[in-house]
Amino acid sequence: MRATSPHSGEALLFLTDEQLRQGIEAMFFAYRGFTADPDRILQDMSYGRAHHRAVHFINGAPGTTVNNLLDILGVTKQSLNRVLRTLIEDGLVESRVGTTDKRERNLYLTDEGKALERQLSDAQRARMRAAYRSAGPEAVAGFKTVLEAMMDADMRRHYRKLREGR
Amino acid sequence: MRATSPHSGEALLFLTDEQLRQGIEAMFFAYRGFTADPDRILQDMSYGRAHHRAVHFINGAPGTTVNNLLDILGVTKQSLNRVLRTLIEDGLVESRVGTTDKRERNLYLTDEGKALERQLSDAQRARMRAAYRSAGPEAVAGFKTVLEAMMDADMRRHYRKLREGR
DNA sequence: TTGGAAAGTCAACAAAGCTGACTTAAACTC
DNA sequence: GAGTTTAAGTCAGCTTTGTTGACTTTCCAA
Repeated sequence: MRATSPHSGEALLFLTDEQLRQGIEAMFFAYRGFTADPDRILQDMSYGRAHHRAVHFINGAPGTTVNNLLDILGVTKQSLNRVLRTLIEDGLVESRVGTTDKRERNLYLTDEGKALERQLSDAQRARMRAAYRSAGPEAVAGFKTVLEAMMDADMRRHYRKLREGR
Repeated sequence: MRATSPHSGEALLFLTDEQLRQGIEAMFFAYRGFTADPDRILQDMSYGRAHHRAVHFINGAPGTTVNNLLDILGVTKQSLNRVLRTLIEDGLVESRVGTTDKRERNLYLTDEGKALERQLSDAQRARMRAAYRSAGPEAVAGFKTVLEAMMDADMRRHYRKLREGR
């Protein structure tokens, strides 16, 4: 039995179950590569992937609030708080009381925080750059199109917003 | 200052740090979507994402050994063993002593295991299919090209081997 | 035939998620 | 101005999934 409907022609060959399965496995293996380099750097320090994510998004949107970060990262307050607390204690992140709304905390990377972010993102970008270069611009465009279509609507909103903000 | 080397023309615009950063964030947000549906199904049962991965790859390569699975999943023996033990106890996976080498265990999904695999992969494929359909075949080709280039060499080997085996 | 290597298992621990209940302070609303 | 809502942060306790190290069984080769 064919995976797609019986009348689907050659034009939809890329939608067969086998093709989809390949895509699933590609995502799995590629994500491992994607995180491998920063993970390696982090394992010597007392930080993990969660710290990387926090540092990444604070760097990309300096002054962001805790609530906004929670929304982007999709974790619970306690989970983020544990990570944020260590980063603040270690002087990588600065938390300033909001100017307009004093309940909020605006988060910034310190110089030390920026140095770590740079180290991690350099490693991650190097792999990304190599992949992009070997695949070529058209493949990269397709790559982004499919990834964007794969996101939940909420995440797509965040993704686009971050893109605009720069 | 330009991100790439000064003499890189328009043809390499897709290699700027900003473009790479977008790709990094796209991977992050998309991976969340990618795992969201199976995760939702699993949270009601007493299983997690690790069980899904084991079931997925046993299904794709019936009779595989524990060692091979360790290599594919990239986790430690104990991490896999815990997962495998519950799956075997619950009758989703069968572990048969190897015929040629009795140190090995060959792993198979039982009918019940196959049913769970089907349920999870149906959900994951549905999202994948929607993303593929909206992006179109050329984008899908580019998507796979970039993902494959992003893998570690070891993982790319596994990826291709699994593809051949079917 | 024995001694090392390989496959698998077990115990104990660490990182990073989660829930739920609670406090504090500021902002909003009526 | 009193009462409610919101943002942030804390505490306690749990789950999943990763880790290392020690152990048994089996195989193979010197």
